[in-house]
Amino acid sequence: MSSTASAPAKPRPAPPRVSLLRTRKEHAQETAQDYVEMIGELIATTGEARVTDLARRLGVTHVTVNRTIQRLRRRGLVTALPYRSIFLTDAGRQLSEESRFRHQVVADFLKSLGVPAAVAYADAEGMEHHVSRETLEAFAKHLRPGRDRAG
Amino acid sequence: MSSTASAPAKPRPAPPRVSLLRTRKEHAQETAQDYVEMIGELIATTGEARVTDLARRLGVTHVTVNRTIQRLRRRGLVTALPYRSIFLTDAGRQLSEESRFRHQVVADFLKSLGVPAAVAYADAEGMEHHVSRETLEAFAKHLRPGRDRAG
DNA sequence: TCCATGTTGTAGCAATGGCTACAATATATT
DNA sequence: AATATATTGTAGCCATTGCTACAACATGGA
Repeated sequence: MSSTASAPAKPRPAPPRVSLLRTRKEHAQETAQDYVEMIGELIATTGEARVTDLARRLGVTHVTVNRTIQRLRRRGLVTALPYRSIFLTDAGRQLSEESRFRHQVVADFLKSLGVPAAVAYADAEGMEHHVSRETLEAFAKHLRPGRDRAG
Repeated sequence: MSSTASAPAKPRPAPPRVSLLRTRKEHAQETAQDYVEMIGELIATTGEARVTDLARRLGVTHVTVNRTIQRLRRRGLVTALPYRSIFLTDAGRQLSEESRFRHQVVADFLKSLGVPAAVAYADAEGMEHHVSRETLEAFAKHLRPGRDRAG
């Protein structure tokens, strides 16, 4: 219990730094965000979101997409009927828009630093999930220094 | 539901954007980096890296750490004997230092934007894996702007 | 209508990464 | 030395997320 653990000549420091790694739940949330963001984009762009299109866009097989959609359905983020296209619920649409916003802010910020657009977009895709509110606000402020904050 | 549900003609756009999601291999690489970085830190700080300390730092059980260490061993990043502490191979040490460097640059950059230190460090932990060479260089340049101008 | 083709769904394999429970080993204390 | 405690290892569970192979469905064209 106490930190007087033992070790002959070795101290037992080990300051617990709470989860450097993404937890299970966090990772599931990232996946959900990627999916709903893409679904929203497909609907906005082409009028509908189909399993095959999602698979192409996400770079995975339709099987993986199918299974993930079932999970999102259970989580109340999408509605989907067999052999039909996928729709966002209100919650799904909200998450989709939030993700899209974060993605855009991060990408714009990177571009403002001189990072090429394509690279900025690609990096932002990964980074957006790890950017805290504070950091996102710092990015937004850097983009438009005259304004107060980003909602 | 939506009137545009079934595609009447052939709006099959779907520009393949190659993997928005992290691939399997990429994710394994991130885990490896987190582990070797932490192992390097523990060795530098306390003289050795033990399974239990790693578990505490990473916020997982010793079982998870143990299994991951075996994978890192197979990948040639660490050496480990039963009931003994863990050592980095040359490759592991190199990866550890690279990760630490990236982590530091990202954290310093965020701090330079006014993000509180603790938040900067936490965000950097997740972001470092998604920062391309170009973006990292943009961060570094932002940190020391006079470097390439004076010649 | 029937068939070809494309799309979607299902079955089942593998690897990762989390866990609990328990066994084995190492170390410290008595 | 014996024992108590801490550390490490093993067995086996579950969920996620990738895959291939195959089955079922939908739709357009002959």
